[in-house]
Amino acid sequence: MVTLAEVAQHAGVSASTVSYVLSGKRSISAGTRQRVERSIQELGYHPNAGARALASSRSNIIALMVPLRTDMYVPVMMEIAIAVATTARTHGYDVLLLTGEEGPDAVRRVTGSGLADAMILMDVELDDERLPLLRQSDQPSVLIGLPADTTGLTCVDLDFAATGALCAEHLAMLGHRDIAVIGEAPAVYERHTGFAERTLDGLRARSQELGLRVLHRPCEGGYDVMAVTLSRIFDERPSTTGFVVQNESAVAPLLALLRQQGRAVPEDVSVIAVCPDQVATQASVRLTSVAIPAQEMGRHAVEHLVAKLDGRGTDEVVLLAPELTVRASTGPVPSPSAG
Amino acid sequence: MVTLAEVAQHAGVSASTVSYVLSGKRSISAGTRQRVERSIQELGYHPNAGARALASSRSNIIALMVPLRTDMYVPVMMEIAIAVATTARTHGYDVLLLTGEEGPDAVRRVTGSGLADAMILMDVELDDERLPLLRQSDQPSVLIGLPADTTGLTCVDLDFAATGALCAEHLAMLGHRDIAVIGEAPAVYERHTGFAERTLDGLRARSQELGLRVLHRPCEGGYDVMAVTLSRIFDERPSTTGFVVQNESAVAPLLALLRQQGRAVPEDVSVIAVCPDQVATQASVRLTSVAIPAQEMGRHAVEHLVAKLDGRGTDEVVLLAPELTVRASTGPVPSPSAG
DNA sequence: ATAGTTTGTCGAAGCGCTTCGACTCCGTCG
DNA sequence: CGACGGAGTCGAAGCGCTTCGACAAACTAT
Repeated sequence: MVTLAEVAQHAGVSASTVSYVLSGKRSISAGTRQRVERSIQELGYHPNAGARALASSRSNIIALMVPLRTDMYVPVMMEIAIAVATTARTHGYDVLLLTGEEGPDAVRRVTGSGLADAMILMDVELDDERLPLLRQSDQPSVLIGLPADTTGLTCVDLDFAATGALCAEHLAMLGHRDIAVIGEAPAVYERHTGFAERTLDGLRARSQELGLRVLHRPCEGGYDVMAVTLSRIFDERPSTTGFVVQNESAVAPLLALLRQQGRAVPEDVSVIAVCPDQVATQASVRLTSVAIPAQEMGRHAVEHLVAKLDGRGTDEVVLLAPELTVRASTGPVPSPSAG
Repeated sequence: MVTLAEVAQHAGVSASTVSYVLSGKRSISAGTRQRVERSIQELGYHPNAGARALASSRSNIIALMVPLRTDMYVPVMMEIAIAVATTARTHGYDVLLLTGEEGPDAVRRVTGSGLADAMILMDVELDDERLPLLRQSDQPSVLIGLPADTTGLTCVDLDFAATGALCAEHLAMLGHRDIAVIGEAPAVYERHTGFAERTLDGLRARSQELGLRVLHRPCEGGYDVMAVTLSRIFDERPSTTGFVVQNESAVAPLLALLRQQGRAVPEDVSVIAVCPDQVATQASVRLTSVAIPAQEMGRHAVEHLVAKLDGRGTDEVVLLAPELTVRASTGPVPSPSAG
């Protein structure tokens, strides 16, 4: 293993000079710099991460805590994780992958050991037990998600309330009056991750303003469960003509069941999904949808963190504006004669 | 930040004694151990990762290189990644998340800097350019996947050839004679990741022995593409009664299209999927499937790596035996009278 | 020309930990 | 009873890097 000292000797300079060439923290003459850089090349030198971390108290690692559960939005999680890793690299950071399993202990461990310089937390619950630790730690962190109390925290998330409102507006504009929300699995609501409730709140508030009637049904993924849910919805309110689906794994079943019942999309009923674009475009009907900006959230989180680490950052809550893309699953409400 | 020295002082012992309490590498009297452990508790001591890495030349980090592409099997990738992280923790290791983006450079960087003690590579191509580096490095590594030349490498993967064979056997046993394989997207074959070809090879070989005729069609996910693919298959060979699907995002479209064409599953056609159980059970028909043992692969990879790091490991190729679960999507070939 | 500033380089002091050899104290064996 | 070995502890020497202060040389401003 090649060390700094060997590079220094090979280039005929002192170790500190090599270090300064590497870090650029002091000016170095062009000649010296070139000699050092050549030596680094020739010897195939790579700075030792541990030594660097010890001497500088900076590991150049960002910890990313992903949920252990894989009961929802897996592709979104993955996309965020990859965006985080990619963005981090462009800023010279690596990413440490932590699972939610360890819970608050992971936060303590990472903060205490200096393993990472900063943390990104996904799947944040409304009253997450990791938050007190983050607040009292001097380590920068960013949450992807929105807890109940955001004081002293930085958060990035899609504006789910606005997402819900947007869906209501689109359906209202098309003349729908009775709509149903196919929500996440009950477990998601019980866990109080917040985003599902926020969507619903936003949708309900706007619906009231616009005179829409809303039926909300949590729903696990899968065909059978969806079948039961759907028939209950039509039993209870046969006049339902609009659906908002916030559960990837309910999308395909819903469309299949509607077709099976002879309800055409978008002629008889309209469907909006809150899901990644890929799901929206690969469904049997190209779905009008609000995309979940996974990449943007991951990128944003890292960049905020890097800014903080450079002493530039501030605590703030960033809610990304939702965008509704109209595709082929929504249309004007059917005229009564056609019903 | 609390240091070893402070713990030592607090406990009234030397620094080295504390170190030995922590590592267990030398015997310590029960009394001393307890005093040290109490001090650690009281002071809230966490060993500094950098210092540890520097002094011991061990980072206790395993690097995991995941594919950047998210065009296939995302949930499987995620499940593997989580299994890796979870298993690594039980052995005292953390996981560094690398994306395929950097390619071979990432291998050099990580190996050279001592950032990680070992590597796990996913999405290995048949003739992967990272392999020479791994062979010449003295760092242990495990591949999840199977390259063309495995000399000097350790690999873990599902036995996809056996998977293909298993599917053929099941369909043959039920009396099917003409079967079609809905493969991965063409890009997957062009990339030569191997698993798709291996499945096909295994299936073809066994099919020949059993007298099955096989039609293979690569297919991107999505409804529209699937519709075209399916109609071509039935045009070309109307007698097709069995399907093997190796593409998660083709499963739902295939089932929907079959139903739409009035072909009942499993009465008219049988469908086997190679996919995670969750996909198989959430489809409109509970699918007979061969599961992809994502967790097991991740766990296995880590455990092999840990064994190597402890000087116990060997280079070997582990192909996990596929298991076919019969559900409701396969049945006896329809009698000619019913056709 | 002289003082003051900037530029480029070096030496040395750690960063917090592991680990090796040395030492002491006991119990044990011949 | 002295030599021996194991158990338990300590001191000190690094691991490879960053960074601070010092210093010489080369400018700039008066």
